[in-house]
Amino acid sequence: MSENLIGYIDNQGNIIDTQSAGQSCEGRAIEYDNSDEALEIIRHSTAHLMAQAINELYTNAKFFVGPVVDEGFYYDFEVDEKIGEEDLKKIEKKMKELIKKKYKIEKYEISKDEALEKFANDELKLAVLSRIDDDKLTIYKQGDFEDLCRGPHVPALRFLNNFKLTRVAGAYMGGDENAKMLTRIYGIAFADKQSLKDYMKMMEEAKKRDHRKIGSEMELFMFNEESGAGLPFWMPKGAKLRYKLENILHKAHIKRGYQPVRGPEILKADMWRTSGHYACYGENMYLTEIDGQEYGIKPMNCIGHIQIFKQTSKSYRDLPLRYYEYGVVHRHEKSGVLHGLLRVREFTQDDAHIFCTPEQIAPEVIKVVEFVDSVMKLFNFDYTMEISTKPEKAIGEDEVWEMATQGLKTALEENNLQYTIDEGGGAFYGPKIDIKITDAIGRKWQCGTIQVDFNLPQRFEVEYVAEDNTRKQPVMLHRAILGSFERFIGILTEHYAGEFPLFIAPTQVIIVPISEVHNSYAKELQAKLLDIDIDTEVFDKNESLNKRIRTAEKQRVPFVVIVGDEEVEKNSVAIRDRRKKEQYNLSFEYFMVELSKQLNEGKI
RNA sequence: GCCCAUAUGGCUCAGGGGUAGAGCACUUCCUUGGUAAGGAAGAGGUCGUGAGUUCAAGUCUCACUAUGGGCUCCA
Repeated sequence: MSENLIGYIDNQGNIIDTQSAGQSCEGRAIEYDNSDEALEIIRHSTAHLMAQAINELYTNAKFFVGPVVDEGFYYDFEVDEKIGEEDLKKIEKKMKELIKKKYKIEKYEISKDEALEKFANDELKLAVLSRIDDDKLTIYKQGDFEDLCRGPHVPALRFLNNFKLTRVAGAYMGGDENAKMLTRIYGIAFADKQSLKDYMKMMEEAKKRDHRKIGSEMELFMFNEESGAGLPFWMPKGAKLRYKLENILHKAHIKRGYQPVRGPEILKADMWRTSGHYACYGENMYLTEIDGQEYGIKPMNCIGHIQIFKQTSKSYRDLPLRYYEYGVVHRHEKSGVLHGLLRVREFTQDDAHIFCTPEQIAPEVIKVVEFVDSVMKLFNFDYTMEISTKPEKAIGEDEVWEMATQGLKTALEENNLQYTIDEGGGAFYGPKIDIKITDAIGRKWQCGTIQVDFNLPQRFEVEYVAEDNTRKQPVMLHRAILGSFERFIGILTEHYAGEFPLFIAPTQVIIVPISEVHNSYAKELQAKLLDIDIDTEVFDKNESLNKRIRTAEKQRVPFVVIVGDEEVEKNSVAIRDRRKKEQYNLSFEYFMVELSKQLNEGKI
């Protein structure tokens, strides 16, 4: 047996650890390295080692589950003491001590009855046992510490040297909000020290991209304690960025046959009763009273669009009818989930509702998917798609749900688009396709969405006149491409680390005059650039040239141009180009051509 | 909402029971400079809010507010 053997993969792809394999095992060997399989074993064992350390350090420690997850591992447990960030070091130290004791990790089998008896005083383990059907259970033992576990584990503690406990958190037992809260510690482990170092470095780099940090550095947006949580303010730079994005999207919508509309921010509660929002989404709504009548601030824009559709009679010739709105919505998100711009209580959706016939669903869904793709490509985003099915709180017949869900799947499958399924994750009125983008530190956020809805048209008696002169009900597709400007700009900020492409950059050019006598030339250029929709700043403060160049370079703008005697004379500019990372001179005329070219890259 | 942590000038942070500190930013003056920090002076904080302990509270206690990390991934 090799020194570095920590397990096998059998022909079904299962990982078998050395304890389970015994003397003889066919199957591919898993060596101690950073392969996915090896890391799974290493991290799982590190979670156990952590549990052993916690068990020695704290009184009455009881353990729930300690799985390997996408990024490392965690263990959920309960102790009498409070555990904070500071305690992680203490636990890490204990873990290192335990490794030195060179325990073997051994495995033995017991029956479920034996297990129930063994863990009779441990309610957490009993909870774990209650979720297991098998009668044959296994225990892993290292030193005095034993834990119910199905493995796999490394054969000895010496394989667990490179780990780091990353955070403490509370976690509901089994993820159930009604269950009790346990303490969870997350950690990460690798096969070698350098990989761990690299990982920690990467996390640090990611933090530098955090949109909240860059957002305040660049003065894009802010929050204000006195005004309330989750309510973003857009500062001038951020507002500029945002309106540029809005303008790009406006044109893209018009080009694709959408028409702008706008509904009120607040509607009578009865309207929300009819829609089902009051019953299914009421917890997230802000309600108020006007002249003795109850009103609800809109959490979605669909109801407004339905009223507009119904205002004039519609024919089948009008379908598919596409209404879009940058709709401001308010939602009462739980205080604990608010997160910078990525989860707020007031935000603007790039929302649209497509009224169409059932036959038009598939082609319309495809069109939206293509729209999404062109926006994602514009910003070089990787994204994933997920189909969400009927949730617990929902309106409408199962049959209708089934049909709509199938429609979405077919549309994606016919175009060979990959997707995953989120059972029960749909909106209350229909199934949906969600488009998810990953943030700087690997968290996935829902951005765009496409939802099929047979229910609201029925509830609001939405109709059109069909070819045969009968009245029929259209289907509604709810869709958003960015999702919300807030979240999208948050992710965009992390994606570009604040160095936005020229077509949305808040300030696109900074002009640095060499001395005071060149200020008028700089202002002249500024005016001409504004004529072609380029936002500029002139850095003409009473500071040294070097200082002003340095400050300009730190602003994350696409171009810094320097102008002095030579430029004034030749009507040119000396350019520091962020994209090319070099300096060169251009005639001002040609510079404007180049800028227009880069502005055009934003067209979709 | 729940668990843990954090809260000091616009920003980043130091201080840790005895009457507030630094750097950057800001203001004024000198300097008018050809490619990443020229110099000098100055202004700015009831240390998140409210209670409590104490002769004395940014500093200790509690509550609230806000912020941060989590709360699907099944021995």
